[in-house]
Amino acid sequence: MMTDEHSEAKRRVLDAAERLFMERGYTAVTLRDIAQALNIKQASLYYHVPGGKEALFVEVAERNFLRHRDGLRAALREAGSSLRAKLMAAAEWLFSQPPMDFGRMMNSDMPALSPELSHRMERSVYEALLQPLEEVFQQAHANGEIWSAHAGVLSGMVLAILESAHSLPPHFNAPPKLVMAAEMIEVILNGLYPR
Amino acid sequence: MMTDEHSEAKRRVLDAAERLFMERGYTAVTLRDIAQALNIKQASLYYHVPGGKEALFVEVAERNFLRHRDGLRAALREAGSSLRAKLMAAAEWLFSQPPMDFGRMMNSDMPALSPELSHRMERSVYEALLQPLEEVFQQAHANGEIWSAHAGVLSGMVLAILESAHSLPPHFNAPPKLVMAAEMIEVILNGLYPR
DNA sequence: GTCTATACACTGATAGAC
DNA sequence: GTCTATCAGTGTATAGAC
Repeated sequence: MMTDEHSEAKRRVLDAAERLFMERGYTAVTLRDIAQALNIKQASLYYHVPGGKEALFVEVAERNFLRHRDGLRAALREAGSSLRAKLMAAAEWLFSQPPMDFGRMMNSDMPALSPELSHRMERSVYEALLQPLEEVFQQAHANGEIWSAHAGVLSGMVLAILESAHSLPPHFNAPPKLVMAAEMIEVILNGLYPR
Repeated sequence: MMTDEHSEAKRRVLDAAERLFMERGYTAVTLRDIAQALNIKQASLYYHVPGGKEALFVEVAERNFLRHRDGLRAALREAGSSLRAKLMAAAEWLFSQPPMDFGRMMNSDMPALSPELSHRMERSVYEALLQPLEEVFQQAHANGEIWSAHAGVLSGMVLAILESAHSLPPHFNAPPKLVMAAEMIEVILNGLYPR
């Protein structure tokens, strides 16, 4: 109750909402779904988030972005200095989080919201995921470690790869995620052509 | 009306439904949205697709998959024999189609359908997109053109990259898609490390 | 904090006229 | 082929009791 919204009950509400929203997307999840996951009634959600479904989604997403930004930056900071170490640290950290399918979020969920919210969230996604990786590539290029200077393209590329490996259905009998990530990063660093 | 469902009106219905479904996802699109795009009333859709919304979505998706499978295979067949030429041909063909966000489709749209449909569609996605690319990588490995034998991982990787470039919001002032694709393919083939 | 009750809009779907 | 009319079900949201 002290600072703002740190009551335990509210945190549980946000947790349940986040799980469902990130799993199925904004329109596919109903307030009843979220309430049911909490064993409460739908109307009770309005005590914690008076703004209703849209406000709940925005709050959940914003919290998710901040967690990703901070966690990803911390993982990159504490990783070894080589580009490979940084990319593997990014992979490990992303895999430690529930998949957030930011592609669906940007192209399906956000258009269902108001344009101003949509724009703000887009910026948050950039700051949380793309920007940290971009800085890693910029630094690696300044070091002479890599030849490409297009950090924006490279960060988008890596993020797309990691996200796709992360949200693969389990029965696609694929190798463990970290094994896949290691192989993909190897390809990005050394290429497919024999050296 | 000769063969089966080749009336002009039905094709227009499927086209409109496809555009909306692929843009916003299954749950976010209502039958009234589709009808409105066709300047007809919602109930009229049931003349063309008696099975209702679910049947309409399945039919649209199945048609989309077949088009992707045939188009992609044709593009790969007519491309130059080098791996680079094949991958660029795949990129060009995918970019010629409306983005289909198959990530959202597998993780959000399909779970809202019956499990049997879900499974069938998953298989179709594999045959339409992953399998053709997989064969390209298998062949390239057999040729000795590339060192990695994990065609499954590589095809998923390439598909994720191309799809992410394809469905980028326009205002993310990024290079043209084909330029991005060329750079990404270059990275995959030669690696980021200086050679 | 959570409940019941309810208002009200919207959704998918069916029946039948034209 | 498309329409109007209508229905039951479900969705978000509000009011007020406990």
